[in-house]
Amino acid sequence: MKMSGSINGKERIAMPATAPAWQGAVECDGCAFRRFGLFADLHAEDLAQQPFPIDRLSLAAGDPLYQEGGRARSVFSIVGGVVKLEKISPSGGRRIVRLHRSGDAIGLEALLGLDYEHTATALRPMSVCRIPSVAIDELGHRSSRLVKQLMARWHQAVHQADLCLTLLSTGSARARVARLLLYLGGEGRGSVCDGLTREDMASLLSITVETASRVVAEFRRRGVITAMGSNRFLLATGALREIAEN
Amino acid sequence: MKMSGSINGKERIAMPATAPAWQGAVECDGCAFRRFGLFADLHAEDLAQQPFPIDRLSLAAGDPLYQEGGRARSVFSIVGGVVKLEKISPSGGRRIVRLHRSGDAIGLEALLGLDYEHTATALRPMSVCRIPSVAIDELGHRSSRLVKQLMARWHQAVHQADLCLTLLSTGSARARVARLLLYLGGEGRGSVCDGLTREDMASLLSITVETASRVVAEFRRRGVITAMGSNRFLLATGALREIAEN
DNA sequence: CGACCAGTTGACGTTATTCAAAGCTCGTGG
DNA sequence: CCACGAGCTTTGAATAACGTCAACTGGTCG
Repeated sequence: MKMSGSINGKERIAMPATAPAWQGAVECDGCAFRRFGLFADLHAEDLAQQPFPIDRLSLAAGDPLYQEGGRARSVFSIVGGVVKLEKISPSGGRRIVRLHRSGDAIGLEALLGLDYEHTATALRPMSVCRIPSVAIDELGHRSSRLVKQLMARWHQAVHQADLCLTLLSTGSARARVARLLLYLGGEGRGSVCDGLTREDMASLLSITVETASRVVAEFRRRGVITAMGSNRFLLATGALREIAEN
Repeated sequence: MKMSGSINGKERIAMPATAPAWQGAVECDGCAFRRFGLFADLHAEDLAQQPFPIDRLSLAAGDPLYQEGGRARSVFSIVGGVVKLEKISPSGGRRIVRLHRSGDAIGLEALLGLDYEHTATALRPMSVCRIPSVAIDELGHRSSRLVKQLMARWHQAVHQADLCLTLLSTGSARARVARLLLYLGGEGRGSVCDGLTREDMASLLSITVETASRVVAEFRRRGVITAMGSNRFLLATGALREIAEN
């Protein structure tokens, strides 16, 4: 029931060899996933003669689907099961940033020609459809640049969400505040952070207003930040970066 | 420097009346934001004669842009400044789930005909372009259903990210574990949660393996969950929901 | 059988929350 | 102009929550 077969560290990545239930074009009619309609248009294109056809993979619990930093060539559509998306946090540790389930698509960054931003791993035995990004590119081609621009914006939203989780919701209160200040002030010299109330900080960092205040006060005493008007601070980025690593 | 003018609670929502620098179609050539190219295609459509033209709004710190639950009719493209996105958490409190800055687009759910999922508020004096979703719908029309399906998937990713933040990264360790179990097991009777190691829990919830273990042990002693094989638990959803509220 | 890994448990230290009370700042109205 | 009050910030002391370190358990696999 635990990890199955050859999984132990980072050896096996899902490839056509990973025991796909079907090879080649998957029959989407009759598929429970069909109702979502993602592939309807794809099939109109007669995808079967593409170099990388759509196929379905069966994964055991613990099987990796793709890895952070790897070249993203496929989008995955989850037919059944649960996937965890992990990201290496600035502190070096791994952080699960979210879970995805049936009906979700993951690895969408493939459509933008980016690298995978997470390591995706099956949490249970599961089933996914792998859709090569070229298959969708073909369609995106006929539509305007706008479509790609829109997807880029969506991606940015997801990216910001991940940042908030890895940067601002982990580590000690001091580390979180430091990261927030750096994030808002920019990393350069003479960077200032402006406009944040203690309440905003608290709400962003999952801490209380009091601790936020205490940490800011401590930073000021230590000279790590310097007040310049109401809630406007000059940052000593070097020292802050130090603190940011928990 | 704090909140400006009439802002006090939830009175004013950015409407054409909110002191837009331009009325009507914005000149995107010569705009710093132009390089992102979002509007290039839109202008080819001769948008000026649309019922709701694109225009630019100037906001003061604290000004609301849109509110959670409101009908989403416009996407906003941030030209300068910082916006906070807040969400009402299950505990009733407000949680800032992320920040967005120049170049980001927010309120993308408008393209899917949904309600706004957050309350968006300016953190500093700022400038945004408001793009009525109908303007983009027009384009999405010419492309296939696939485009909308893709956007729906992107949206789902963002949604999951928000859930992880509001459900799994706030409140006491007990509340987080309870919410995670409910989230994975479903809310129905006889629901089971399966496949999570203590390490996964810890990584998801920003707690340590030991606390995760302790909380699970406590839940078992209390009869709130019942072990059914390795890392497989039957949930007493009623009691768990109780605990989930911090 | 022994090594290993995930889970458990305890004792202890640290950190953050809680509750309460001041201090500050700024706009309002006398 | 000054006093006043509202809202935000700061600070303190007591408490509860969580993390850390370390030992121990039970199952799995070679």
